[in-house]
Formats: sequence, C-alpha cells, structure tokens
Amino acid sequence: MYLTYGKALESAIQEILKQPPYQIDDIAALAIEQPPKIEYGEFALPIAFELAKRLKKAPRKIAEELAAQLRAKNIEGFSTFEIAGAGYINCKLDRCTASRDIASGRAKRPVPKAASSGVNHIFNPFILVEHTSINPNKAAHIGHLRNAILGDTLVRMMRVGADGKTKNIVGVQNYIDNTGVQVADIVVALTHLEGMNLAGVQQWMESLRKRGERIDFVCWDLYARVSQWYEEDPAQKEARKKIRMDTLHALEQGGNEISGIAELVSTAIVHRHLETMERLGIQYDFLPRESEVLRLHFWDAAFALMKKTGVLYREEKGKNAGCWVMRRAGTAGATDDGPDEEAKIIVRSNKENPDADGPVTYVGKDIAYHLWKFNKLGLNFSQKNFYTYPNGHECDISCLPDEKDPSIGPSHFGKAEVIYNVIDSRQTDPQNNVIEALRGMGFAEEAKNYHHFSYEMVALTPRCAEELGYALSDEDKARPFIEVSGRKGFGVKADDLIDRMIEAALGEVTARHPELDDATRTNIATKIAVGALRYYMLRFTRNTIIAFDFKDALSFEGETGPYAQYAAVRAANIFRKAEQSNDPLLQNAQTLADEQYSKAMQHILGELSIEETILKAYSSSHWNVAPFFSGEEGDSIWEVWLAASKTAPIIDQAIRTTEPAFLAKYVFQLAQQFNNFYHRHHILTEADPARKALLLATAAVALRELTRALGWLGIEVPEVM
RNA sequence: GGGCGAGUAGCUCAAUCGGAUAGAGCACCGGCCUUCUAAGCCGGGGGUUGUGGGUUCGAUUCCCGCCUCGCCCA
Repeated sequence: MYLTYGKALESAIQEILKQPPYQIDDIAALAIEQPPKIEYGEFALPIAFELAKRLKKAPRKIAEELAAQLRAKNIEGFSTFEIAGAGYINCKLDRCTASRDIASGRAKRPVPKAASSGVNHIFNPFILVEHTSINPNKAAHIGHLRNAILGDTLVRMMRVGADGKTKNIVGVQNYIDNTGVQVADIVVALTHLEGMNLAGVQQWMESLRKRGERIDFVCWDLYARVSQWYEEDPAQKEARKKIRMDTLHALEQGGNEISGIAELVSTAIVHRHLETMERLGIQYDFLPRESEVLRLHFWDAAFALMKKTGVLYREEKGKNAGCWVMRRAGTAGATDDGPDEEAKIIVRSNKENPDADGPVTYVGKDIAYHLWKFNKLGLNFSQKNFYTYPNGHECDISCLPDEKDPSIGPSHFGKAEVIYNVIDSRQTDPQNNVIEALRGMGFAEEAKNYHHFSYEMVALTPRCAEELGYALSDEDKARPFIEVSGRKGFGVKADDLIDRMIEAALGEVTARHPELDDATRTNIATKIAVGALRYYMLRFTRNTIIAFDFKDALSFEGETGPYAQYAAVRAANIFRKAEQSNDPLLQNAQTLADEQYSKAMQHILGELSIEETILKAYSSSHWNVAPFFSGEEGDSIWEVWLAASKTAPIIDQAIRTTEPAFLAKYVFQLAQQFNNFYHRHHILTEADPARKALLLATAAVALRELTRALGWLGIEVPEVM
C-alpha cells in the first residue's frame, strides 16, 4: 500500500515538472524518502534541492511552489503538503482513508516495470535456484546452514513475487558432488583406515542403522582422521597421496568396488542432509549429481561447443603449454610478446602424451553443467524419485536413462531462463569464469541471467572455538574469527546446533506452560528454535562474515526470530480472548464483514479468520476513527499501520537486491512497532466502540503482515509462547 | 604481485539513489507484572563512521592516497 501511494505521488510530481514553468522531463528516478519522524508525514521529497541548481532559485521557494501545485491536484489519500527544513516537501496521508485501504489489502497495483532482474516479467520465466550443495562425505555444519537458509528464503520470496501476489515458477536444485575428492577421502578412510571392502561397508552401515548412529556424524570424524593420515607420516606422504588419487580416479570411472562404496556412503549422507534441512522447513525438487555429469559425457559436448565458438584455445608456449585455456575477463589476453599467463586453464596438459589432452578442471565441468541448466548442451539427465517429504512433496535425483524402468524419465529442469547459484564469496572467481565462458559462446542473455548469489562465510569466534574444545594458537586467539574446516573436523554441526536450540527453547516453553503435554511443548519449542536459527542466519547482510557465537544464536530476546514470533502470538491472543468472551464488537464486525464478503465467496475461499473479519469490517465501516489518529496517541497507532503497509515494497527490494536481510530487519521493526502499541493501548477493555474497532484492526493488520513476512523467512508463528 | 570485500558505540550489526539530530540488539545502570502473556515495555549513559585529502547546499555513502584485516587468483 505504501508503494501505491508513493507511485501516485511520484506521477503527480512528474506531471507538475513537465508543465511550465519547469518543463523538466529528464528526472528518471525521483527520490522519495521517508521523513525521520512520523509527525512530518509519510513521504518527503528532496526534489527542490536538485532543482535549485537548475533554476537558480532558493530551494525553499521552489518547494513552496511545488507544494501549492500538489495541493491543487487533490491526490487521493493525501491530506497535506508542507515545507520543512531547507526545502523538503513533507507529504501526509489521510490516515483514515489510508488505514482502510491497508486493512482491505486492496492493492491498486501499478503497472510492473520491465525488470532488469528478470523476475518481474509479466510472462514469468522459469527460475532455477541452486543451494545447499554440500559434499556428501560428512555432516552439514553452520556454514551450510547459512547457504541453505539464504537459498530457501530467496526461493520463498521469489515464488510469491515482488508484488506479493504473482506466482513465479521457481525450481530448487541441490547439486551433489558425489565423485569429488572429498568423497574419495571418505572412501580412503573406510578402505585403508578401517580396512573395509564393499561388503564390509554394507555391514558397517547396517550396524550404524541398528545402533541409531548418524552416518554423517561418524564420517565427520573419519574425514578429519583421514585428512591427518595423509600428512602425518612424511615417509608415507607420497604413497598415501597416490592412494587418494587412485581412489578418486576409480570413483570417476565408476562400475567398480570403490565407486560402489562411494555410492552407498554418499547416498546415505545425502539422505541425512535432506533430513537435517527438512528440520528447518527446507525442501528440494531435484538433486543433479556429478556422477551423471560424468557418465552422460556432458563435458565432451561442452568441449566441442567451446572449441567451435573459439572460447578455448590450446596454449603452445609458456607454463600452460599443452593446456586448453580461456581468457579471463578484464585481462589483456595473449600478445605478440608471449602467451597469456593469466588465462584460466580449463583442460590440463597431458604429462605422458603431450599431443593428447589431460584432465578437465572443475570450472570446465561447471561450464558444461550450466549449459545444461540453460538447455544449451543438447544432453539431459534422467531422473527418478529419491525422497518423498512428509507433506507429499517429491524430491528427484539424477540418474542414467533406463527404458525398462517406467519410473525413470527425462529431467524437466534443464530449461531455466534465470538462475541463482547460492555459493559463498570464495567461489566468485570460478563463477565469473563460467559466466564469461557462456558469454564467449554467444549466450549473452544467459550470461546476464546467471546470478551468483554470493555471501560471506560463517566462522567461529575464538571464544566459541575454545568452548568447543579446540586448542588454539596464540595467533588464532588474536583473530576476530576462525574459519570452519571440515578437513580438521573443526566446526559446529547443523544437527547439534538445532538440537541445542530446541532444548533451550523447550526449557523456556516448559517454564511458561507447564500445563501443556510433551508433544505440544516440543512442537512449539521446535518452531521457536527454527525461528531463532533462521532469523540469526538472515539478519546479517550477505557480505558480512558471521562470527558464530552460541550466546547470540541461542538468544531468544531482542533482535531475534522469537521476538517477532512473540509479537504475533500476543496479537493472536487478543483475538482468541475476544472470541472466547463473545465480544459484542466482533458480532458487529461479523455482520459488516458478511455484507462485504458474500457467503458464496466464503464457501469458495473458506471462512474468514477472526482478524480478517475485523479488517474486512474496518475497511468499510462507518466508525469515525479520525479523532483517534490525531496527536501523539494517534501517531503511536498510525505507526503500526504505516509499518504494516510496507511489506510489498520491502519484498520488492529484497528480491531486487537479493538481500533477505532487508526482510528480516523489516519483520523485527514491525514487531517492535506492534509491541510498542500493545503495551501502550489496552484493547479489550476499551470503552469507546469506534476506538476499540480501530485498536482491534491495528492488531489485526500487524498480525496479518507479521505472519506473511515471517512466512517468507520460513518462520512459523507458534500457537502459544 | 593482481582482483574482490570489509573497517561505524565496550561487543555484534543497520543505515534506501548522496539527505533532516548516524540507528538497533547485546552488555551495563534505573524503573514497570492484580490488566489482551515481562521471550515484553519505558528511561539513561555510550560515536572525530580506520586515516589524510577532494567533489557539493549536504558525505558512513562518491573519487584519490595511506593503514589494518579477510578472501580469491598467480
């Protein structure tokens, strides 16, 4: 709603500027701000400052002239235009009209702009988001949580769309590198440290299952052990490195005992990762695997295409002689003086046979994979069901085609128009290489629609690391943070953190609601823990390194998810109580709402909730609420409405900038406004019916918007807290 | 050596396209539970926005130099 009024104001001022005496039509983006204080109004125009230069006139004088013209226009919903400071035009809304608009949820939606982001198209594109992508060789840790929560929140926001209503088609992928060196390491650990063969691994996994031990946790330690094993004995270092490489090659080759072990273990760990993420409400549609990228020869097709389009050339001289390389963006490239030493190697040289090609690099495989995403490769994965979520949603996994198996069919994912890859900022360089390669192959549109959704890592504070029992050097102790390392087994496992948070929340719930049964309390505690964790990972802007700290993460007070959940629960309590006491105002509201919202509609769309009833009634009511909106008291009520009207522009901003932290901040601010209001005004004991209606509608609008906004963040509102 | 990011209150972080008195939370101090839930509310102290220049009506924001830290590439 805030957006709608802003647009109306903007077009009004543009119209005035186009007329004499100004005749200005080259101000593309008109700045509209919010004044620092509510009593100054809802919008501020600093336009006079800009015009002062052109017109060589005092800004205040210009502002006065413009304000007079704005007043003459009688813009719907606006009441006054005043001059403040050196030349701001402060615009005030008519609070009665505006609040009824906000209550109705009626958006007089402006025509959507052609979006550069590719998200707002009238014909919605197929958007493919890829996130999580954990190596399937160990348990998920806090760094992976940030990735998955950011990715999932982006998906939730985009599925609904910037205007809060449009449904976009967004697919969610979780890429599984099941033939990489990290999986090879875990296989080495099992075969060489534990001395198991394929049958032994099968037995071992069966015994883990019986004991209820989590394989990803066991592998966490195993992975740390094998990483150490490679290094610990200088005499054995070369031999062990060879074991590692041989294992990796066998794994890439497939169809042998080593790859069989890898398949078993990595698949079980992928299952664990899905379960972990599901605890936070995160689900996937498709799991493309590296093994199929290899078996289906994606790279060969991409290699041919890259040669054909001249993106790759074989370097004859210098240190990269014998390699297929690609020029990096922003570098000079090869000159007469010599080879391009800065070029990115895509295919390594072959040490045994200089005329043949060596192994392809990771970026090379990634280029092939991204050609598939944009349907430019001419090859496709097959897929089969991998996991069915409790809500019935199915997650598929890549596989080889098999005509005899009717459950296997071609993947329908490799036809994205817009992609988002949620990958931490350390991968910026390789991501840019992929984009550059696409552009070089002539896929300019695809390169433009390729978004590296980058974010900084989650690290541990030195205090937290010591708390976890890691010995730190003096150098490390002096650092602001310490990087999480899977190879060192150094980090906080996702499941452990979630368990701790649920436990902490359960303690609070039990203290407050001893009358509830165990299952109910656990259910509520889980929602609170998820709210706290998701909010914690979203409250920081993307390029802020999170120095993880248990104290902050386990906090349920202040700027946290539970703070916002609590505000919503308190609002909901008002309506529960009102309903229980058969509040006469509710009866009145019901009648009014029924007039607005025919029985037939109710039949189709379901019963209105009590707060929706209030809002429906309020939006068309005869109650004279104008007196209650004035003065300082009125300001405190109006602030809730104003905050609640901003959901749509905030969502728009969060999608446009791919910055979920904006939405998180907004949720907190709205909750703060509501808590403030809640404390100041006692609603159910209000004697004046009109004022009571306004107060109820205020609580209702806060509840509605809090619930919506929390929903985008993947945070549910518990029944009680 | 090159590229990218960061430096804001004791701590952790915000700050829209360059706007009004740089905001929150935590921690600390002092108040508020007989009311719709105190996971809350109110009040208080706490700032040369790393540093030196520049651009202008106005700079945390843009430009240049320097310092410190992190990441990536070679």
